[in-house]
Amino acid sequence: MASEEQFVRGAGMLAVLKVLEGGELYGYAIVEALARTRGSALHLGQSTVYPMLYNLEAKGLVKSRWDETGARPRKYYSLTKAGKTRLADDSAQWREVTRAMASLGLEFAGLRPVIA
Amino acid sequence: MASEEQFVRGAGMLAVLKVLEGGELYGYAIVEALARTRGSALHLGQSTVYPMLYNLEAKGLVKSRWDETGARPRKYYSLTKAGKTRLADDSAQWREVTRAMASLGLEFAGLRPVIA
DNA sequence: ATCGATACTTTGTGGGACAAAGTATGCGCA
DNA sequence: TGCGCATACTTTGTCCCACAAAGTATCGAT
Repeated sequence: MASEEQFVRGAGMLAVLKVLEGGELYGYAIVEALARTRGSALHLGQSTVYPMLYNLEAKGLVKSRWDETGARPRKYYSLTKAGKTRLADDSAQWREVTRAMASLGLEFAGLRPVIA
Repeated sequence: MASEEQFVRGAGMLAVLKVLEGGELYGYAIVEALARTRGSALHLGQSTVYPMLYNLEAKGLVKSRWDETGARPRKYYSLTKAGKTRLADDSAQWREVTRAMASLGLEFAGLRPVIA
């Protein structure tokens, strides 16, 4: 590992759901899309995204559809109703976390042990 | 588990480092402090915080000191030089992630499969 | 014909987050 | 006096996300 950037666990799922919010997309495209996010901060490899998609499907948050019309078969994923609900919930939760994290610097700046 | 709020993995460590940025603090106080963050979004129980502190110490990011002067022994933790560096790096990384996550909604809104 | 990009799958591993249970002490209160 | 709660730290075991690595297969370009 690159010694950092591994403290975003769980956020990956949110990112994938969020990408799918824009419409159905196939696995490889999701990987490429995330690799092109600003600073590649959300870069997730194939070995992360594919298993994640299977997991999301098993949970009923996304559904898949094979498309055989193109040059090669592609498995398109899209959000289910439950997935949209989950996306909304997790987005809200994410906002809470980022706000709380941001407030940490302020709320505890100068917080002293108050020793005894 | 409460079915949500478990996608913040890794952020816990950053939160603890950030709390310690305000000065040395003992384990129990850290737990209490995080439980009082807005919305308790960063709520981490004892069984999460204590092992995390041992881990952080093993990594050399924090150091500890026993204080026996009070009513009962307390183990105070503070950032090491490496810990401060790590905090800075992870904070920057965290900003990148939040920005990327925020941009997802915009960048991919309306992104169509572009089928074939 | 070969190489790289595309596209999906599976196996195995590491480690963060956590529940749960345990240990021990100080303090308030009836 | 002693019961119970809050304080304070430790350890064990589990779950599951994130990921490296390797494999399979097809398409297109050189």
